[in-house]
Amino acid sequence: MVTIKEIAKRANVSVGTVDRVINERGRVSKETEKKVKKIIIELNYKPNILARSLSLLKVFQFGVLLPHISEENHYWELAIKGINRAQSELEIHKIKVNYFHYVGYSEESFKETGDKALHNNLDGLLIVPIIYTSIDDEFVKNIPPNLPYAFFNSIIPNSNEISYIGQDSYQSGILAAQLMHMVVPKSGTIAVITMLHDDYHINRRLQGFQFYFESNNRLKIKVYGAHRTEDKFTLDKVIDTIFSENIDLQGIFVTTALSFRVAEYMLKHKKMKKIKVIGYDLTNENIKYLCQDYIDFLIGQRPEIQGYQGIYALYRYVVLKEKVERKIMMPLDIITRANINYYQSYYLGEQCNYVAS
Amino acid sequence: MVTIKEIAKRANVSVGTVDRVINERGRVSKETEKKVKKIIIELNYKPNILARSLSLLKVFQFGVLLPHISEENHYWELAIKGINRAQSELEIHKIKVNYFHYVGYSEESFKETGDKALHNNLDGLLIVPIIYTSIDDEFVKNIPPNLPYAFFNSIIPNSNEISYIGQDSYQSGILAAQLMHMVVPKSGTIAVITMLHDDYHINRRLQGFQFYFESNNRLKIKVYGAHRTEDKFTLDKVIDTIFSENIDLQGIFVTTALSFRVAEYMLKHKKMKKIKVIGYDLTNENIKYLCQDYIDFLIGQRPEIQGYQGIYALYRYVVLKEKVERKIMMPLDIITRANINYYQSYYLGEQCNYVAS
DNA sequence: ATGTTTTGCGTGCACCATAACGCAATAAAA
DNA sequence: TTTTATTGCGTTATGGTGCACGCAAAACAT
Repeated sequence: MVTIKEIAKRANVSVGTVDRVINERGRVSKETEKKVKKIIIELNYKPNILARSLSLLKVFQFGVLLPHISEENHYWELAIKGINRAQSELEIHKIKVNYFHYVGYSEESFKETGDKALHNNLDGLLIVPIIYTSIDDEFVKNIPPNLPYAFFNSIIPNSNEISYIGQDSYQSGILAAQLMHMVVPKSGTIAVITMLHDDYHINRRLQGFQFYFESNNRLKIKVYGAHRTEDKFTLDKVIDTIFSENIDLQGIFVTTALSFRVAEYMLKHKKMKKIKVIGYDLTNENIKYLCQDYIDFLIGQRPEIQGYQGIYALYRYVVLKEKVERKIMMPLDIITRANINYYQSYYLGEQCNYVAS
Repeated sequence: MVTIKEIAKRANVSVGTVDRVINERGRVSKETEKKVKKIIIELNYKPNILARSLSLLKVFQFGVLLPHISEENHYWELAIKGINRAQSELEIHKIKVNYFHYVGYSEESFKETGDKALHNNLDGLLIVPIIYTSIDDEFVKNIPPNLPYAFFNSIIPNSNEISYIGQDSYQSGILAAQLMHMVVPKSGTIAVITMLHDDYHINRRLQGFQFYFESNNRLKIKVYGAHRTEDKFTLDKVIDTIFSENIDLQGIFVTTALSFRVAEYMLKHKKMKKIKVIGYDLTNENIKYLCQDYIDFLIGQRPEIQGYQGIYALYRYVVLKEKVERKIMMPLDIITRANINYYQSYYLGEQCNYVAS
């Protein structure tokens, strides 16, 4: 293994000088610097990360800006689980993680909490921008240029993030469409429930889904929108409309984590199970109905891995000074009641006792 | 952070004594040992892994016993990719990996290569037992009791491995059946191609598949066996038989990585694409036909992750002296042509330019 | 002429666990 | 009783990096 000592010996300087060259602390003559750098490249020197972390006195403070954990949506808990796993692994490398929770889809809360994070003297920031796209720009502009940040789960377009960790939402819409196409009859109606005025990713899912069926004129795609603010009763009415309006209904695609609401409706109104339901996210409610066969497919986003990788991206960039991939794409996991159990370590949630056909 | 020095101070002994207690090197009086151990528990001392690796002079030698990489089967390359990734991550912790390749399904080669591995003074062994179950026992008995070993991909029943990393094959058969059930019409014939006299896992896949359809009397399941030794032409004849014998053929399930052979046949004989094909493993050939829609679903096993986790299991057990989960189950990845691209980082293989319906 | 800042370079120590070495005290064998 | 072996414990070097510190010479300002 090439050490700093070895380099010093070969360059005929002291280790202190080599250290100054490596860490760009200045106070080294141009000639000496050139000579040392040449040897470093020649020997392919890589600092020993163990020794570095051991001797490093600085503690790196990372911030995570993400929505509150709500009672009804355990999705962010999964992300936090991954973040905590990364934190405990990186504790030895002097990484500390600080959480900043804001109210999802609240412009005010996002900006306020975000500002709080920016004034916390952080060395890196991991952001989940669950927010309507219109207000994003302002916040990003306020991030000081020396504070590296990464997005996960969602993205603010045209930002200068070091990395984005998440799914290709458009392709996930295509995937949902392909699965739907495979399991429904050749003709009939497919309803899509989406959230109006919602964020970039949810819209992209819808677009991907619609693109797939563009040239198919035997299956009719009907999009139904609902507002985030609407209460449970109102969303039920939308589902009600779908069932009454479409006698030839074959499937329902829900672009958000709310597919369990369709399942609840079907169970309550004793609708036959033959309507195919495809949705997103392995939340407890969704898993419950997946196991009961009221939901056919869930597309998983690996929130746990996303959080884990997000912290690691910051670590690699800030501490190791490595280059980080601009995009770290998560697989589009297809989950049915036959394979849900073996995704449990990556997601929280209920076990599924599989019953055959 | 609690250090060995802190413990020594509190116990009023030297660091050497604390070290002897921790590493059970003996030569410590019962009283002192008790006192030190008490303080260790009180302070919840965890050794600093950085300092340990830095000071440890010993190099840990791990062996990997796995089949040769053949031209036609790139599956093991994927596993090796993961093993190499683990190795380069753990290089700093003084882990070296040595490969021992044997000829798959050759009893003689397995035993010979295995013996070679056993006489290499290894600190840990990772085994892929691709072998007919009958001959396994003998080899396992020859493993010295002080050599920890783990299995991945396959398992030898009734062994004393520290961990098994792989899939639940039975459940993967159920999953294949569920997918098949979803995409084929209500009645007709489904053919299964399996390898005769093959290993435990392949048989379990078949059993899971059959179990699912046990109570279904509208779909007829017909199992066709082939031998490993058979040449390409002979397997083609089996496929030929399937197509000619079953006019109402709806789907074909291949219990191995050879589903591309069915696709090749269909392409060659211009069979309609409407026969549904489900197989295993994301090899280049399989991916090629998945993208061309001759294969509908592939079930992925994450060989890259399996290899990676296998080495890590040994590392955790041997070096960190941690307890390791006896079973590390891999998710049953469902791959279609719409999500294959985002599994590419976990598997090798061709890109898939998705074309809509 | 004198004072201040900048540049250049080397040494020593901290970080923490490990292992070799050494020394004393005791136990066992001759 | 003497010799040898064992036990118990402390000391110290090792590993690679980063930083504080010390010092000298040059550059610049007053």
